[in-house]
Amino acid sequence: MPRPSNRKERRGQIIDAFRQVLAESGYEKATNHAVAARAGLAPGLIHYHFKNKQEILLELVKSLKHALEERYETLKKGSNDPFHHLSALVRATLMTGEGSNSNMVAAWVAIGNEALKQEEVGESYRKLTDFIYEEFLHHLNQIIQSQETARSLAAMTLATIEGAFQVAAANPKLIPEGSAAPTLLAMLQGVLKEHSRGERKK
Amino acid sequence: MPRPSNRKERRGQIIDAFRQVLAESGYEKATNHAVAARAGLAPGLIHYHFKNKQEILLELVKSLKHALEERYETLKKGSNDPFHHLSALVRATLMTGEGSNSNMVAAWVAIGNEALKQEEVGESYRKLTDFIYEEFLHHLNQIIQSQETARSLAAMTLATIEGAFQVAAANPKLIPEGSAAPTLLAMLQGVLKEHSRGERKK
Amino acid sequence: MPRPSNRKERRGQIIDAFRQVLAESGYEKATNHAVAARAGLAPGLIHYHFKNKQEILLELVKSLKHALEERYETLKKGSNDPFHHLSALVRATLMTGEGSNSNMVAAWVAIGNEALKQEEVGESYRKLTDFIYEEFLHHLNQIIQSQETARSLAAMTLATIEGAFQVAAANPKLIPEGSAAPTLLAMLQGVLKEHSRGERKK
Amino acid sequence: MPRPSNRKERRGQIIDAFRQVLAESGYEKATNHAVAARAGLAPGLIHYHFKNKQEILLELVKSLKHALEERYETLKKGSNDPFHHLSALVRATLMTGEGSNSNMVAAWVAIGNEALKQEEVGESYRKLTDFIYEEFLHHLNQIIQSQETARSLAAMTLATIEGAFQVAAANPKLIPEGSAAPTLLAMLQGVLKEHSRGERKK
DNA sequence: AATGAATGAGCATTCATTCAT
DNA sequence: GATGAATGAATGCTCATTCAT
Repeated sequence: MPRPSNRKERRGQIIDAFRQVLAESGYEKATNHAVAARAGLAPGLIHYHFKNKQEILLELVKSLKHALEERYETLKKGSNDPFHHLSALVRATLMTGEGSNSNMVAAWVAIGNEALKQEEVGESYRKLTDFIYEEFLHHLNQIIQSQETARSLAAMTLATIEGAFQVAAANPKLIPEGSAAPTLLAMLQGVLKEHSRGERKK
Repeated sequence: MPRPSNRKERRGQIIDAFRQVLAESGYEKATNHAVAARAGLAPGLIHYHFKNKQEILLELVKSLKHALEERYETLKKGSNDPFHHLSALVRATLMTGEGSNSNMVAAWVAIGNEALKQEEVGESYRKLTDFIYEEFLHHLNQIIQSQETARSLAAMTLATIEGAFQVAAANPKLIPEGSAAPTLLAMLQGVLKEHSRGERKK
Repeated sequence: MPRPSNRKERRGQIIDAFRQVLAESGYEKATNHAVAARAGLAPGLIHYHFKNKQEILLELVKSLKHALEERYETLKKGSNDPFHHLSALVRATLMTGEGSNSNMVAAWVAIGNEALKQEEVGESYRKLTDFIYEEFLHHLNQIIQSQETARSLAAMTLATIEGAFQVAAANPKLIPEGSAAPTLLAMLQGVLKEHSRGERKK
Repeated sequence: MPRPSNRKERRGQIIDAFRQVLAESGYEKATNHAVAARAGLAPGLIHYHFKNKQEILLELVKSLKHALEERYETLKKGSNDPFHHLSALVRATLMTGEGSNSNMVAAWVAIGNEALKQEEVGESYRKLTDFIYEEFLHHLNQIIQSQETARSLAAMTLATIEGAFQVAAANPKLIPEGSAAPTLLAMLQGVLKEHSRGERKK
């Protein structure tokens, strides 16, 4: 009569508590103690289910990536227009609309920090940002001809999203609720029109 | 005859060393010991000149703000065109060109992180980002009519700059050297042309 | 019909796994988890069969003692010469020849260490070393007259064996394979001849 | 007016306290807390003066080696006879006579343990035992011809010393005070005589 | 003004042992 | 018998800060 395993639920519980504390207080203050308290668990239990703090963080990144991809797929549906897809990804990352979770923004900023300090977190972070960048690049290459321009635009679109998180977390009054995605898309539309005009001229 | 005070030089020395260590290793690893060693000073001396670690960080933000304003003033000169001024600020913040200091980018990202964790750093950070935002807003209001659009654009311009720092630090391969400022300016120019077109139509 | 008890096999399995892990990693790293994993059992099962870690160690000492006595009995057979018996014990302890198990050497050294730290292990250890000592003493008393000399020699013979284990484990290049027993026996033979010569002279 | 450095004294104090606790309770129980308490210092101070626990242990080995060499040099004086030198080293290691410190025996056994677990301690341990072995070998080679025999004897002499420490620490009643060195020397003398007799016969 | 020793709270992590199933 | 989750005390180590000189 073995005790039924509850590993998955517990791990989920811990990741959840970790995300909350991380969003509220940053990585350094997301101590075992604090995370365990938030999850209502004994401190020792955290290391029973995770080999170390970093593993929790990496799992959190995975879950954020998964959530992003799901939202992206949902928003992409129903059109084959490259700009629609691009817009879907912008909205999926900026998490406008119903599925959003303010918690995740702050958590994401904290993860961006840790990416600079812990090599493995950096890898995980780059995997995710590479994914977003490549998607943007793919859609942009279908709209404009210059590959160099497409690359620059893809990178700056990603940068704007990252920066929007940072500003939203650190100086929120500057970004009115829901304005980020439309503004970024307007900026992209403007520069894309310029380019198509330029190309037509040739 | 009291020995002449060297408080200012010492403080400058310490802030400088702090910026270097902060850029290389992040806030948590910028320990008093490490900073003192970098500055070639005794650890005890740091608390003789600064009441705590946070005070050094706040002074660093001040000095970065001062450096930014100087670059901005220099780049603004010789034209009264609003877009030229806007461009000056973009280039001043992204530090393209001669005055740049890669050190400052990493330090700036680290400061952005701490702004989320330490209330007083947050205030300092907001003062600086408010300044940039207000300047952008001022110039944009001279170019387009919709104040709401101007506000959104100012915020996203700021966000793009912040995000460019973050991406450059955490996934540098995505941002080719020197591409950030021109791309951002192209995006702005695009959306501004759209708006002036739209306004003309009315 | 209660299920037939498998207590003995399980205990044997656990002691075996414990010996392996002990030999490879030392007592501190022979955690319940590691031992259970080695035995292919669940961690909780260990405390079901043993009241604590020490009990496993004590059982291991017993089993080593038992194995030693068996080898000793086997090697003793076929002669009544005191030196042959002495030699049999030397070879039985140093485990030269077929019955040897390099695993046991490392385990034995680890046990010797724990004997210094845990009183009950010390008792167990002393029981075993007392046995070896008494056997040596018995044989030596049949060869030489001075009881004091016999005691000293018995003690140093035991010491040499213990030390040979230690050196073989910590600085193995110094002890060529198979050289320990013959050398120790040569040393004993030398001193015994001296004594019989001295006694004859009287 | 800088505070005068007391690093050396403090390090000495800590090494001393460490040796005591190590001898009494073994490496694992020689916790920072315990060592600091023994030395009458604050726990944090230990890591101010040593980068980690291992460094303390390595320093202790160094100091034991130094003490051994000093005793050896003293005892060697006044004769060029190889056996006298050999005897000097045996007595220096077994620390018979005035200079002895029962504390050191137990500490040495504990070090022998750790040599099996921590690679760097193993190196340090091998350096010391290599030194003793080489000295024995050198002296033995001057007495007997067979180099192989000399090597075996040197190794077993070292083993006997190590084992005498172990037995003295774990089962002290077996080794009467002051009997170890003479007995070991008698054993050596016996086998050496045999060999010189054997060689003469040829 | 300067030095570097000293403090002690806090951290991630490990682990023997207990316990509910 | 057996399982694996749960507990909590303990450890080595780090560090901002204080303090005696």
